[in-house]
Parts: sequence; C-alpha cells; structure tokens
Amino acid sequence: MSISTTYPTDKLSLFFDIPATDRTRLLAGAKIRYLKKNEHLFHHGDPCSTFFIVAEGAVHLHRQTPEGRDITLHIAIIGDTLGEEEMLANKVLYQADAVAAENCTLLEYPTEWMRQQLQTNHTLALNLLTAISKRGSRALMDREQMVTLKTPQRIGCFLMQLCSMYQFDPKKFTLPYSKSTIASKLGMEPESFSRALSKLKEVGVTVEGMHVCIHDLNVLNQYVCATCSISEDCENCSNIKRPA
Amino acid sequence: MSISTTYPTDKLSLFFDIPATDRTRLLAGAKIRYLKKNEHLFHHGDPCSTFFIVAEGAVHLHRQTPEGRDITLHIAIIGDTLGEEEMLANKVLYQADAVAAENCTLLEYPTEWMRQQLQTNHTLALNLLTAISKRGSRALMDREQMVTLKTPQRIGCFLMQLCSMYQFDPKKFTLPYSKSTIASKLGMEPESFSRALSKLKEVGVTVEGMHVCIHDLNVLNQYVCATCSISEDCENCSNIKRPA
DNA sequence: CGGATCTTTGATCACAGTCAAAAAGCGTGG
DNA sequence: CCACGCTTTTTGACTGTGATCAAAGATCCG
Repeated sequence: MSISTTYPTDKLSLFFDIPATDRTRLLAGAKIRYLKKNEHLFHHGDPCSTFFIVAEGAVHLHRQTPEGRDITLHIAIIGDTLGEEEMLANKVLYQADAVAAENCTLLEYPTEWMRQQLQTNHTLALNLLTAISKRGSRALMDREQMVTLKTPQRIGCFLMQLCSMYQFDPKKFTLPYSKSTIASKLGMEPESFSRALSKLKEVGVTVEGMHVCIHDLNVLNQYVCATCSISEDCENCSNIKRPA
Repeated sequence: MSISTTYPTDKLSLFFDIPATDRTRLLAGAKIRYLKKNEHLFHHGDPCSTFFIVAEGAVHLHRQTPEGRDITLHIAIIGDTLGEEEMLANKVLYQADAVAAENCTLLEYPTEWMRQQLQTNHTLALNLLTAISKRGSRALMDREQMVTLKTPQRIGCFLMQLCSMYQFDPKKFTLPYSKSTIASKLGMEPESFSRALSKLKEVGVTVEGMHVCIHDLNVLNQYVCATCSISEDCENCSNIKRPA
C-alpha cells in the first residue's frame, strides 16, 4: 500500500493547494516514522538535520530551565511541523525536547531536502509560512490570556479549542493527552489544574478521569470570554457562536 | 528633499535586500505620517485599509477586555509594521488600538497597493514574513517567560532588550516610553513594576525617573537568565556575552 | 503656580505555587 | 483475576507573589 493511500494527506495543511503530482513527490521523499507514547523524537541540543510533519497523534515540545523545571512550548498535532524554526533559521541544534504525547505517525524529511523543495515550490513555502504565522498569533493570544484569564478560564478556553480542533462533541469527549501535559501547556501546575477543574463544575463542565462533558457550550463560552480581550476576533469563539 | 534622503530606509528590515530602484518605488508609494505622543493612529474596530511601517518613534498596540482592562499586545519600533495581520488575513477591521508611545514618523500605504507589491516583489514578501515569524517567536518567548520568570527578572530582561534594540549604553540610558506602558507590555500592574524596580537595585540596576543605569550587565544577565528556559538560544543574551 | 497625570508607597487580599500525603488509575506478572 | 508497584491525580495546609484599593509624592505642562 503506498503512502498516499495510507495517509489522508489532504488533512495536512502544508500540502494544501499542491497539485497531485507534486504532492506525490513530496510524499515519496518522506520517511514514515512511528512513535509510541512517551517516546522521544529528539532532545534539546541534539544536532538537527531533520524536519517532521505530524500525520497522526500529538508531539509534546518542551524544554527545561537551568533549575530543571519543565516548560511546554507547544503540543503539535496533525498537520503541525517540527523543526521548522531550526530549518528556517539555520540552527544546527534542536531547541527543545520532542516527546510523543500519544502514539504518533510522522513524515520525516532531511532538512536540506525540504529546504530545496521550499525554494522551488512556492505554494509549499507559503503554506509553511502561513502555519508559522498562525502559530505566532496563537502564541500572542496565549500570552494575552495569561494576563487576562484566571486558571479555570484558561482551561475552559483550552477545552473549547480541543473541541474545535478535533471536532469533538462538547457533550462527551476524551482528553487526548494527560492532565499534567495540559497543565504544563497552559503554564500552570498539575495541582492548580486539578483544583481549577472543580471550579469549572459551577459552569457545567464535568471531568471524570479523561472524560469531559461540557453541558452548555454557551455558558462556558460566556464564562471564559467575559474577561478576554480577544473577544470578537477569536476564531475559537466565532466557531461556537455559529456552529457548523 | 526627497523621502529617500530624509529617512534611513536601510534601517527598515522590510526593505532589506531590495534593489535601489524597487526601494525608490516603494518609498514613492508611501505617504508620510507624523504622530505626536499619545495620538491615536487607529482604533480597535476601525475599518482597515491602511498598512504602516514605523520609521521613527514607537507605537503602542493595545486592546481592551470587556471589563475595560487595557492589554498591551506590542510596542512597535523602527522597522516594525502595523496592520500586517489584518492585511494578510483579509480582515476589514483593525484588531487593536494603536497609539504613539512617543513622537513618530510612519510610512503609510493603502493595503491594496501593498498587497500588490507583495505579490510581485518576492523579497519584500519574504521580509514581511520574516518579520512576522520573528514576532511570533518573540511572543512565544514572552509567554514562556511569563511562567518562568518573576516580575523583577522580566523587567531586567526587558531592559537588556532595550539596550540591544536601541544600542543603548547599559551604563546610562533613558527609558523610551512611560513606565506604565512598559509595565503593561510586560503584563503587570504599574505598582508591581515600581516595586520590582527597587528589587533590581540588589543586582545593580538603578532607575531614577526615566534614567536607567545597569552597573554590571553580566550580573544582571545572570540574575535574569538563572531561571529562564531559553538560555543558550536567546539572541538577547548571546549579544551580551560577546558584545559587538 | 495650579491642575492634571504618572509614579511610588502602604496595607490587604486572592490566587496559584510548593511541599507532603492520600487516593485513584495503570500495567505487569504471578 | 487479583496483587503489587508505579505513575498520575487529587486533596490539604501553608507560603509567596502580585493584584487591588487608597493615598501621598513627583512630574509635567499650560
């Protein structure tokens, strides 16, 4: 079975708008890589000559402070890329640790090869830059929310994002990664996360184990966004207000 | 006197690597706009059909929470662009307030015109995307530091950034914008900012009015970066370790 | 000089971090 | 299938930091 039939490459935003022939070549250049949950993809400081696209699962990107504290940079999901900053900025070492947050499938490319593709394939280049730009504005949002939102609100926002990213049914879905991972991604301690979850019960969010139930999206939405400066410009919220 | 002789356009990163003839055309397309300190450039929600480049001074980008709290998104300085997100994402309204943090000179372009330039001038497009990408990774850093660094450390980091951005002499320089503006940009209240400044005295940073003196950059550097996860990958710090 | 804004200082409060321990969940092997 | 050990999550008590409210000093500018 060929790669192109195995993976729904049309779900990878990097390949968006790329004609079938080019896409086939891009897929042929990829090595498929499987990762089990908790397996390392690369370590902070490793020499870096590979670029990855997440085809399935989620990869946790994090790094440590000199004191040994662990900070989450990003959780990359389907369509996200790994090592692109390094590739574009010509870094020779990976700038973070990458660990599978669940079982993963990745497309793996030599950085050099991908660089060449980017030079000749402008659509590909544009897609990558779009992705980077989106990630940037996401980071801006996160920073903003760090200031404006309290712990339970940030969690609420995250849960709504999950629903929209994975097309989960808000009434009943399962957390795709562990609670500590989520806590870290939200910049808080597991204890705070746990306590904040119980506060969310007051707005109709029940979490038992890995199972989440948002009784009323609108109630949660209002609770979360009441103090958020992004408001009208928030894609996440507009999705909720006029559901697909 | 022509625009090209009046402004050191080679300092605008957007025009980097662009041949003189193209650069001249780009400058000819610009309207020059002067802003006095505290003057509004645009308001959040205004219809948006203009793109700006900061040629001089600094523009404070901020927006409000529903509760009326003011959140700083960015302080744009020489070479930075305003309205580029809106332009690229085809937004029809500005997503923030823009106010001059000091007296400013701006290059002003109709969004449509600039869009056309970007389509034909690939270097220009690349420069813009580089700028956006840099801003994104800056936002990521900020978010990270929000978690890892305490108030005085964040201020210290900011002061070092100032020195490197404006080529200030650490021993003696003047804050380019008001303390409340800086506080807001760092995501803290003016009171906290003020108190944190006094703590910085312990590591040899004296601030009197708008005048700052960093007695020993290395001491400050160590104090700031002791708990920072970016460490080796921090451009700011590498500048200090091997000064120009 | 006087009114405005900006900054500092003081007192208090709330929230999230920390440390410690209990509880729940998970996988392994008997 | 249960028992065991390990990890993850939760709960509890406490602490530290920064936000908040209020008021006093500075500073700026007309």
